[in-house]
Amino acid sequence: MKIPRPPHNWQVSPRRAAAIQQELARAVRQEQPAGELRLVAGVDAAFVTDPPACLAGVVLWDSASGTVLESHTARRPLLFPYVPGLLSFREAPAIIAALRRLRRTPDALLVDGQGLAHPRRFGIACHLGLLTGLPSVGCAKSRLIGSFQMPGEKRGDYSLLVDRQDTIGAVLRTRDHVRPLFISIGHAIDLDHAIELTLACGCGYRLPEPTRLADRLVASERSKTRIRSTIRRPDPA
DNA sequence: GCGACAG
DNA sequence: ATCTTGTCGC
Repeated sequence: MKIPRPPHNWQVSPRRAAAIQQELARAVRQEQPAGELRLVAGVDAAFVTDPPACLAGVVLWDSASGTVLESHTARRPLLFPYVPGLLSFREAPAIIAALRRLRRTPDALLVDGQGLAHPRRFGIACHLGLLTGLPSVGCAKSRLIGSFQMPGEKRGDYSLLVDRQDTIGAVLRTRDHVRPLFISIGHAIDLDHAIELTLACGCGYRLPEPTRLADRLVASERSKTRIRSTIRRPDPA
């Protein structure tokens, strides 16, 4: 799919990165999706050392048939440190490279991380949704900010994630008796639809299928990369 | 000043 | 995220 070049540089200081988020956050739209969100692209990233790089993976999932349409990975040098709140500057470059390899354009993006549930209301799900122009949802495995009461124990039960005066997301139980997920809108969607989409992509696991498969994809890709550097190659000397 | 802190 | 074996619970 076509993705225009970002309106900013990825290689910036943490201070500048936060300023960029504050500016871009104004463009985020919270709205009802136009049509059916059938083709869902799940994205995730893994890391390798020497040299430090980010491995990104994307799995295009057809929620109607429950099948995988495409799978792609991309590798990019790691140029930004992990700073809570600035995750996109570390992972987005590789994820966007992987998304560009898609032959078809997704109806929505499911991201491993926060969306609006962020200190500046601009988590990686918002960043990716805005850059691609696609509806996006943040599905994080743990909390970054916000307070909440633990939701019920059944799949589908949820409570609201709140920060001060705003509702920034939902704490959603995707499986009975299993730790809930932190759902928040990324871009061009509303919380109700974000929750609905997450549950619609559920296939019996805590993580929705697109994200879960993207996670497995980068994990296997990472193991391949590791073996080469672990195996003893014959010494030329 | 003391914690909290997506992946 | 990543380093790591067995183990408790649904």
